[in-house]
Order: sequence, then C-alpha cells, then structure tokens
Amino acid sequence: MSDPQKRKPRSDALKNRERLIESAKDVLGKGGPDASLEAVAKQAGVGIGTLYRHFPTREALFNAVFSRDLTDLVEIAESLDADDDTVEALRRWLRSNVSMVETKRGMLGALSVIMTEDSRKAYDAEFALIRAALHRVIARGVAAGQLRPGFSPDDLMQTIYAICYARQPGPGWRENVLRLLDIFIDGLRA
Amino acid sequence: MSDPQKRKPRSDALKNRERLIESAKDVLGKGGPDASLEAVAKQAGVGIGTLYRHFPTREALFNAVFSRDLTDLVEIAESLDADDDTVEALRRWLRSNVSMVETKRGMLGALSVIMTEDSRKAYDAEFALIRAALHRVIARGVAAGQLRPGFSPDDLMQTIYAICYARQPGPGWRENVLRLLDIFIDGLRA
DNA sequence: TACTATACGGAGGGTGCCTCCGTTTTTCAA
DNA sequence: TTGAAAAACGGAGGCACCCTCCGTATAGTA
Repeated sequence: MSDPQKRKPRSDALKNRERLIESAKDVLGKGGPDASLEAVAKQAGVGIGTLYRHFPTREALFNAVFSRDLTDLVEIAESLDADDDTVEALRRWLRSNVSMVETKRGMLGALSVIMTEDSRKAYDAEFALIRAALHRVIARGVAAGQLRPGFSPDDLMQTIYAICYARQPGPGWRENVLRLLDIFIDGLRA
Repeated sequence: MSDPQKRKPRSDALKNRERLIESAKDVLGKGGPDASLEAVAKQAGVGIGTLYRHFPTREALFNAVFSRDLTDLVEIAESLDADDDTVEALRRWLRSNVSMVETKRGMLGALSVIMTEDSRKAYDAEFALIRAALHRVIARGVAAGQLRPGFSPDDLMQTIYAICYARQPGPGWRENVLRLLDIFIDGLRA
C-alpha cells in the first residue's frame, strides 16, 4: 500500500518519543491538564521544539499517554463474555475504569480533553473493541431479562467518566464513586 | 456588629462590578473557562486592574456569575415540598438543572472550577437551602417507600453535573442527558 | 468647596505557548 | 568507510495572558 522504499525511522526520534510520553505521564499526572508542556520537555531532557514535533498539540500528547491504558481496558472488556451474570459483568468493567482513573487523578481534567469527538478518532480501534464487547454483554443481558433495553456502550463509558470526574479527589473519593456507580447500575436492571 | 460609620460604597464601583459580571457571563459562556480575563475587562470597558480588584481570582468571578442562577435553583428546590410523588419531584429538580446548564454550555468547564470544596463556601447559604429542600424530599420518599435509602442531596447535585459535563455539546445533547438521567432516577427507586 | 477614602487604569515583569530555522545526528548508498 | 541528504534536534523569539503595583482620578462627606 504505502511507499515501501522508506528510510527506517531514526532511533533517537523513537527514544525521545518514548521519554516524552513517560514524562508526560508523570508531569501531567501531578500537575493536571494545565501543567506546562515545557516542564514535560525539560524532564524528558529534550527541547520544546522536539516535543511539539512529536505531539503537535497538547491533546496529541494526552492521547499518547492514554492509549496505553486503553489497551488494558480493552482486555478487560473482552473478558466479560465469559460471565453469565451480565449486571455483575458490567459492574466489573465499570469498576476497572474507576481503578484506572484512581491511579492518575491528576489527569481527570485531561480526560475531558480526550473525550472529544475529534481525538477519539486517534484510537478508534480500541474504542471499537470496547464498544463491541460491551455491546455483546448488553445484548445478552437484555435477552436474558437481566438488563433494561435502550442504553448503549457509550452511555456507560461517558457515565463512568462523568461520575469519576464530578467527585472531588480526596479521602473517600473511591467510596463515593462506587456508591454512585452502584445506584447507576441498579438503574440498568430490567 | 461591624463598624456602623462607614462611607456608602461608591457608585462607580457598583456599576463596574455589575458590568464585569455581565461581560463575564458573555465571554466565559462563549470562550469557556479558559477565556481571557483581559477580554472580559475590555468588554466591560474597565481596566484589568479593576477586574482584579473586584474579583481577585478567576474563581471569584465564576462564583459571581453562578450565584445568580443558584438563586433560581433554590426556589425550584423549595417548591418540591408540595409534590407527593417524590420520584417525580426529584426528576423535576434535576431537569431544571439540565435546562439551566443548557443555556450556558460554554460554562460547563467553569462548573468544574466552581464545584470545589473551597469555593462552595462562597454561596454556602444557597447550597444549604437546596440541600435542605432535597433532603426533605428524599426523607419523604424513603419513608413512603418510594425511594431507596442511602443517598444524599450531594449525590444528586454532583451526578447531574457529572452527566451534563460528560456529554459533548452538540445536537442531541439534551436527549442524551435526559436519558442517562432517567436511568439514574430509576436507580433511586426503592 | 475642599478633603480624603475609595476606586480606576494600565504599565511591567513573569510564564507558557508555539513557530521557525540554523545546527547536529542518523541512515544509506557507493 | 565515507560523505551526502534526510531527519531530527534545540532553543531563541514573538505573542498572549497572568497578576501586581502605584500614580491618578473621582465619589462621598463635612
């Protein structure tokens, strides 16, 4: 398909890209979505120009950081097919999301940058897998009379994000989030 | 209590304060929470220094804008006491929130600035009234076997904000939000 | 009217954003 | 191995915004 006679990508470029993602995870995780990109570049030991060449926008950098975590969520979503209790299966997946978010509260704000129509295209593949897996679970649950009809995988994804985001970080965050989540899940029953 | 022999506040100060709030509502509503405060000052026809004197922080300005809308929500919350169907009463209040938010989508981001422990103190009074009103409704509903026990007015407030915030603005926003909201409300039933 | 508390405006110093381009490094072909 | 060209690097520089500070203007009071 694409031009086959291309040079190999330069090794220093790959290395720097990797370093930038690592630094971003760290700096953005602590400083939140408004943290200075110059700080990210500095911690990675590269110039600001290099950062912008690899990630032309702030959003692109966030995307790179998140796409890794997404891979994990895909796996979990696909493991749900084995579960006969669809309500519990959904609960399991939703709770995995909470745990993931919990490890990087500083990035909560960044999530809102991510969750836009535009940037989603960047990892459409992962979202499609998650969506498909959740869809299978929902369909099974509706057919079995366990779940109400009329809600979508996207509803779940956006709600879990919403609940995580609304709660102020701090002691009790997890408990609060899980409680609200349980209420929502009860609302999903047939 | 406080010193009684004080000058009357200067009329120009009051006028400018008013202008700033109006401009902020406009500029922040369009540009989102990161909009330039200098633009706000300019539109209000005052210097940037004046803006900062009246509202020492960005947050303080948001607070001023929101406190007006809050007053409306207080009234609605207090009108719920008349309703025998507590589930519907809560739905009514939650939907009022959605409508309010809908008129200023650009400020969704600002809401997250507002909803912090700290800045809440600024309009504790209004929140207390809303909380009290919702609490009465919830208590009635639980006693009547209409609502599940174990959730608080704060849960409602944070959830409605969460749902509104998670959904991308655009066509269908309202429908999506209301649908998720209905699911959540069903979860609240006994 | 004159005095003074109060408020005004915007210059200025600081930080972060992003672009642009001269310099350096890596790859590849000979 | 070598050297040319592609690819990547770094950071200076121009811009926008943040917020503070203080000399100037003005509304309220006597």
